[in-house]
Amino acid sequence: MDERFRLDNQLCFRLYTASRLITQAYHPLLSEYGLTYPQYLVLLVLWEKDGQPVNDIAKRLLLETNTVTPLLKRMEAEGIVTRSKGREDARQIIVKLTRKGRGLQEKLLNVPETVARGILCDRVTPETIPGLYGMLDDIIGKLKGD
Amino acid sequence: MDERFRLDNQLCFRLYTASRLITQAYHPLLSEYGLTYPQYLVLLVLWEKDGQPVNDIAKRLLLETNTVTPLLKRMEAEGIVTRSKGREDARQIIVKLTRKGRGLQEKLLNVPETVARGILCDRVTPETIPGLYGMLDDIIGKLKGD
DNA sequence: TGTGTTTATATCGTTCACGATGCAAATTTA
DNA sequence: TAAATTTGCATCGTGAACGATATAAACACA
Repeated sequence: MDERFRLDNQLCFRLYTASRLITQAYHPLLSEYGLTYPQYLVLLVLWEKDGQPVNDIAKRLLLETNTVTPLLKRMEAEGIVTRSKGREDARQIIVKLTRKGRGLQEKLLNVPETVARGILCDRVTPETIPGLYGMLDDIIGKLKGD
Repeated sequence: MDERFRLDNQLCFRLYTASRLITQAYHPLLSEYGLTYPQYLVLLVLWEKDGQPVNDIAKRLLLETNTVTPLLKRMEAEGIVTRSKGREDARQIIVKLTRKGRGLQEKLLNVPETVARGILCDRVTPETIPGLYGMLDDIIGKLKGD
């Protein structure tokens, strides 16, 4: 068996698995309010700055518009956001939070901490997390390539 | 703006993004042989040990059988694996590599290194990667909870 | 002004993920 | 051994991801 093909040597498999498992950890907390994890990410973006065009949201999340557009339509159908043509640029669709979308923020106040608590362990502590962030940011920066 | 909701403070978002970007880095290398990234993971598992039941493959990848079953069927349709009823336990489906499936290994020999090279940077080096592995393994171990 | 190009978003098709559920073989237990 | 339970795999439905492509508005420039 070639050592380089060992599953346990693959950084990618660890990232892929950790990402999936953390998303699963969010699931019960979010589904209570009819949200998925990517929809929660959109909310994070809009809570930071309301009324953004689709493209800005997609860029912030490093996703393509063909992923974000259907996602936003589902959120519109749920009454969480509105989508309206841009005033100065008619190509843009401006996404705004509804009252319901803004209101979700206080209902989800405990979510970040709850998930964070579920992750902390021997080698992942408030002291080591910045280092982990740094490495992941390096990888992301290298791969997004722009 | 509540600090705990800042996108940049979310570990999950970094893992999710890093995972997606690395998968994208694999894409051109794998699609040349008609493979997807999850299918490549299945190959890694079978190259380590051929002739495993669906359940063992799913457990190794921490996926559910309802994800792995259709994936294996597509790989069977591509002539990469065979699926046959288990001898001693008729509920099991034993997955075996075909000659083509085994042959893919030498064609993909350079893949792990190519992807690894694309990731190495300031804070991600042969010296720091073991620490990164350890933290991710801790997170995975904590979340898979068994 | 007209024509070509870029930009913003959307549509389509395929492949994951995964919760919920179904089914048949194996196992346990009464 | 019959009945209940567990196990292994599959089906179904929904929601991402994303490559390829389409469409219309904005822009550049001849």
